[in-house]
Amino acid sequence: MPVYAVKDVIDLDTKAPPHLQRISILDIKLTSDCVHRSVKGKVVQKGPVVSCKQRDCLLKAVIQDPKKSSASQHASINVIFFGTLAKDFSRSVSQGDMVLLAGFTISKSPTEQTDRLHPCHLEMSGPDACLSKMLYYIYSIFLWVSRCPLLHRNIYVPLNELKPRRIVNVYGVVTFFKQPFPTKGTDYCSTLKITDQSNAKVGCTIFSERLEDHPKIFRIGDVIRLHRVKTQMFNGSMTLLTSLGWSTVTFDGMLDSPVEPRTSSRTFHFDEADKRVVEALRQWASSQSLLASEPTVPLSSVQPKMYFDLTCQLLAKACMDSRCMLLKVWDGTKCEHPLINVTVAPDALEGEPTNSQDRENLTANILVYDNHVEVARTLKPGMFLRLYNLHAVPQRAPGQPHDVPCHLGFHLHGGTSYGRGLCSIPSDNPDLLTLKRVLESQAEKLASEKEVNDGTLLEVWYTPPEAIGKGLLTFFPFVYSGLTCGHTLQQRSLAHVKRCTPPAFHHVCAQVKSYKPQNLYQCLKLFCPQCTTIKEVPDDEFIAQVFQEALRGSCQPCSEHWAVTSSVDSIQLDRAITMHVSCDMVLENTQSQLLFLQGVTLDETCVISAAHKNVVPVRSEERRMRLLDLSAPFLFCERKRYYGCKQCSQSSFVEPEVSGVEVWDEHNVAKALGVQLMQYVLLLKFELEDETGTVEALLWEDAERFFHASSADIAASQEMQDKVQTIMDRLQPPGSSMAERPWLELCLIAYTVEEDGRTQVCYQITNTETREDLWARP
DNA sequence: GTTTAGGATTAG
Repeated sequence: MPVYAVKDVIDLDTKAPPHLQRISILDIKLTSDCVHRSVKGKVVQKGPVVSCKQRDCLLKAVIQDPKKSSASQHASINVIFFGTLAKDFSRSVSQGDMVLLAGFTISKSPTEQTDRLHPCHLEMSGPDACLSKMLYYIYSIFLWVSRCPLLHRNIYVPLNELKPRRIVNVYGVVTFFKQPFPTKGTDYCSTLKITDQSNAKVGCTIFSERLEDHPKIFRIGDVIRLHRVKTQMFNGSMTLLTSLGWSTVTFDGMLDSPVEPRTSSRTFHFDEADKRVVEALRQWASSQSLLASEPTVPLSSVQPKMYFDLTCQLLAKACMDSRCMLLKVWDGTKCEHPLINVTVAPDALEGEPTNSQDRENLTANILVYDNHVEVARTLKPGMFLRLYNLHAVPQRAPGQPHDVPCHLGFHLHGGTSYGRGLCSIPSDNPDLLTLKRVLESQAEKLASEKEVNDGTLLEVWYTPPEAIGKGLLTFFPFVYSGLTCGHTLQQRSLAHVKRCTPPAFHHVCAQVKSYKPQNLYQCLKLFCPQCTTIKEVPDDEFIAQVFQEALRGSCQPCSEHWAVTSSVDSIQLDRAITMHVSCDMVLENTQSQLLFLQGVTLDETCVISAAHKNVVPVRSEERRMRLLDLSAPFLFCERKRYYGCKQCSQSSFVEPEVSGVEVWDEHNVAKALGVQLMQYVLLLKFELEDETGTVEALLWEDAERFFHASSADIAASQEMQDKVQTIMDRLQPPGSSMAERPWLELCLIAYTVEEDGRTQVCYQITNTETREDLWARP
């Protein structure tokens, strides 16, 4: 589809491929170069699609230079669209739209004398017509359309100047808020109150059926921007209500934190002027002491019967009944009062057992009721949470003597009074800095007290993304050389397997009692074959942060003698987007080129790499090209992402060695860049059972064979992830009793691992494949 | 052109 619609006219400048150079309509001449050029203009005339013999059909339109009045003679130019492009244009574009064209050719206008327009006209042919003539680099898109061609700065109304029944844009500091809650209608509702330098307080009601469109407010003092909201008097006070086309962005309210817009929208506009408004509101809010010094109360200060806000990390959760969910959390501080422990069956608990935290009185058991269960269900162990208006309830077991100190339990009651609710907090939130530091030191303390049989490997399951890069988790090389399995061994009981001295192969027949991680996306890891480091695959939020950091420190386009560089400055984004291609590759087929992109966000990289094979995001350091921090993928290849090992890759960027490479894949890109490629691996831990006992066995090195799928494909494809889930659901049907589960024939290898001078016996499932009939959904 | 909500404790 060569027509690409954007929401805002700004996007015509920011979303266009970086290599396109803008040419003004006035500057167009017959001799102008039209390769890698784009033209922007407003559609002032749009004709019908008419059939023509040579090219099936055509459509004629006139576009006008956005900056020049129609009085200027050559500011308007005829554009002829041919074939499917004519039909697409007719369907997608209206008179008055602003468009950006690329991939056109320039000819002499035969109608110059009669229509008195530009002496040239532009011809646009679809890719089917003249693919060979076109040099489209990243996008195979020719036309960008903006349906809201009003190019004016947004006007923000001070809160004391609001008049009823208007559509307005406002900025404010949040003084009260509720997390979105379901209404009796079709939407969720967010209720908040905001204020600004005028000191007027205005209530806002936000309706949207999409939770992700609601403002991301985490604490009082956050700054919010609302676009296209409706003013309305209610009970004698001014209120704001969402209206058609409304949008919102929020910012942290702390004086020194970076001005990062929080939004689910991919196409919002934010510039220097906005940044200044946010900073002014922060300054004012701090002078008014609108931000309470600490947004939440640590567990160590909680007293019985208190209502308070808590910031914490989720350790584990369990469903109690349809209206109640248990969250086991900690914030690393020790409560003065003993905490109750709610025990549930281990297989009902999602997340790791909290035994070591329980022992130290660090685990808070929170019962979440009624309307809050919906949000609680979406939470994953490892996430950071904030709970609002949590109730510390002293609980005494029936019959317990009164001199026993009471235990504290925590209830998040139903309803939304006083802002009662909960939400997950992105791990880069500035309020989490202290919490993370405390948790880290507590985790170290607990780990040092841990016993051998606690299973060191399990530490990797729920490592939050930010732990990556600090403490890398390492597997020790396995010792089982010189053994082979020809599947001729006699089947043995699990008790027999446990009695044998490793290394040894065994054939067993067993059922799956449980497996970890229960969330299969967590079983994908990154593995360095060089140093055997294993780490989590970071989430998008974390990767986007790495890109943002690179943007902050990387203003000058880098200049490398080996690369051809083209750059576009975006005033709106306040940055330049730059593309580099190796001189040796510039004339090659664009699909096989290695493309270096600088000044792009993660989202932009994803859009570009969707249509391009090898995209390497880079930054500049004193005009020299550098890779981004290797916590982020170093290579984007269509939907696949590849990571490098921080320990084993060259620390400084080298000129890529491109000669002699026929086809670029992740292996030779990594090699050319001096990066040690990390492999995607699958890592699962099974608890196997037969009549004689249980054995914990890893599925790792032969996991791809087991699932008949490559880890890299699983990482890039939802379909493949579903396939793995299907197989697991067949091996251990959800909610099934042991009697209902299938028996599996497995080959196990027993081996020893040396760790801290201690020898541990481990088991791995090997040489085993699932049958093809397990792949399809039952 | 807009039903919902329009702050103001659950009661486990």
